[in-house]
Amino acid sequence: MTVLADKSLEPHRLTSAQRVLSILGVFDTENLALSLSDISRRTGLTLSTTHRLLNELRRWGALSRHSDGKYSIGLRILELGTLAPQGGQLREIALPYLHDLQHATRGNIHLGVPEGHDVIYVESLRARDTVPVPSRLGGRWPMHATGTGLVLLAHASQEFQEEVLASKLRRYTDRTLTDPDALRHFLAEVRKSGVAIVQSQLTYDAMAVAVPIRGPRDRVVAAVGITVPLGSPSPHSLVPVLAATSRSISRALGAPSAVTDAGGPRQTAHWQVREVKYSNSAGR
Amino acid sequence: MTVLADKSLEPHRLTSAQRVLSILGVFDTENLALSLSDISRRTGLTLSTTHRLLNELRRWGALSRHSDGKYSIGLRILELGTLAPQGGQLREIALPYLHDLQHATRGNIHLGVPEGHDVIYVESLRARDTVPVPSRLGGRWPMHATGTGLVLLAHASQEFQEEVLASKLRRYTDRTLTDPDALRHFLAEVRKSGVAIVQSQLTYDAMAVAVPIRGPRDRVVAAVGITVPLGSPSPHSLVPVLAATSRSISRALGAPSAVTDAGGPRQTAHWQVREVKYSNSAGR
DNA sequence: GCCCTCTTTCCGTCCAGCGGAAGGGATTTT
DNA sequence: AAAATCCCTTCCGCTGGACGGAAAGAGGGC
Repeated sequence: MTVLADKSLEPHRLTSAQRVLSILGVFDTENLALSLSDISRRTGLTLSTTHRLLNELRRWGALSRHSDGKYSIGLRILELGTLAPQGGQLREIALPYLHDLQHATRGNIHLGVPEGHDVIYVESLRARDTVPVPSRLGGRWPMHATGTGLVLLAHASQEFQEEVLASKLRRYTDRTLTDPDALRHFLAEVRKSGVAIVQSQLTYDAMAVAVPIRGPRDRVVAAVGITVPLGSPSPHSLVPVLAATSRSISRALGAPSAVTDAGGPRQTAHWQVREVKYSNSAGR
Repeated sequence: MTVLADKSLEPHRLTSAQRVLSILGVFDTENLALSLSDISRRTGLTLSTTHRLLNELRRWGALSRHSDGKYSIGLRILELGTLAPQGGQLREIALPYLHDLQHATRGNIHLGVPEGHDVIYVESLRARDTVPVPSRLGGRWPMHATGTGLVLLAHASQEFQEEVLASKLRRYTDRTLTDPDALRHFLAEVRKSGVAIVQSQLTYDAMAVAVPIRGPRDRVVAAVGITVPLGSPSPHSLVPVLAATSRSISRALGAPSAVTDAGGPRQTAHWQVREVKYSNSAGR
């Protein structure tokens, strides 16, 4: 129960900012509400430190406290999160088009952006009467295991691709693409055809179609995807409508290639973001 | 330009946690991307401190940095925000019903929860072909100025209500309810009728209808509202469908009063939250 | 060219944050 | 009912990390 060995092995001297962040970091989909001592144990911080920081975080609104004494992420964080340019902003612009897409196809629609080696879904519209997919707004999945992720990966820098391919690629089903060579081949196909079509990458009963969305300098900034039950009528039939959606959103973001001269006075939202680099999760 | 007076007046010694939070706090809808010196100025922190903290925040993913050197809120925060029980969780459960509601009414739909003296919209579905309302996911508005806010206020504790009524109530239009007595009367009406119907509270060209959503101990935990253009056919006609939506969501949250015996094996999501207190923004 | 603003790095000082410890409350076990 | 566990909260003395000044580097505009 005591952790003498650990303490001596890891230098884990933290900066005070890191302590604060490590507290926020213990919350995840499986740990939505935690007690003081839970948090203290999971962060490795002492009780008194944790206690003090929790109070500061709560006072600010980053955490809320329930009647049973447990802490959860507070609404102030939700509010903050919508200010992320690749999140709330992009979502805001894309949402109407995504709604149209959902009406037209009745599938699960995802809007994904890259972070580290993962995709984050900044929107996830679920069809009620189809296969339940394990996706949610704010969800994070490895790029190599989702349709949208593979599209993003395909359009990332060569260097970044190799970095991802060299990392440990988790296998979710026996059809998950994990072989670097197979992936390289697949990504080349995606670049050539402009669309990624995959089956049973994450779960056995689903297949996905995804295409890139481009922003200002025609850089790929996001990807839209549809997930439908395995065995649905040809996924290829979804490509045209997906492509149209992608083009609409890209135009709204100001992508040069998507702007038609005869487009008329169609309002083009000026996207605040200049460019967000694909960054490796390692940081530093 | 210099702030000598301020510095001497306020003791503003900050804790290190507060410094971190104050950096996050400078981002808002008007300041989505800020430079190091912007942030330094707005927080009052020195350049070197700001610089160090920004790097730590960026490394963790709380902030991202653009090609022009400016910082924005990062996706990790968006991801975290969806873990807020009153946010992501509630939204997840309510979303299908809200979609139905939108189909049935073609209005702007809001799902609001209380925070401090404000409502936060944890979902905002906009109708494309109607009056543009200044609302967005994650948006924050004073309770007294929105339909959903008034519903939440009406069902808050007496003490909390008086606290809000005693505060400075901003007037957005000349029809915004700001008189404490008029508000007390209105809130009593809302409790009695179970619905709030208001006009031109926030903007002149809109009216709103809102009803409460109840959770576990039959406490009011959220409110759904529809906003339609001023002059639409009787807003009263929206009440039944809104009430039905509210009831469905309340049942899904486990509200005793919404559970019908003959309801069948309808799946009732167990809501993680026990209870979240209405808290005054002052903290401490 | 010069000037101005912004970013990055370095380093010595000092005090704020840290963690141990003790106390209080609630619940369960013997 | 006493004892044994938990968990939360508060207090306080010590120390090492955070802080801010300063200076150098990097653009950009005039």
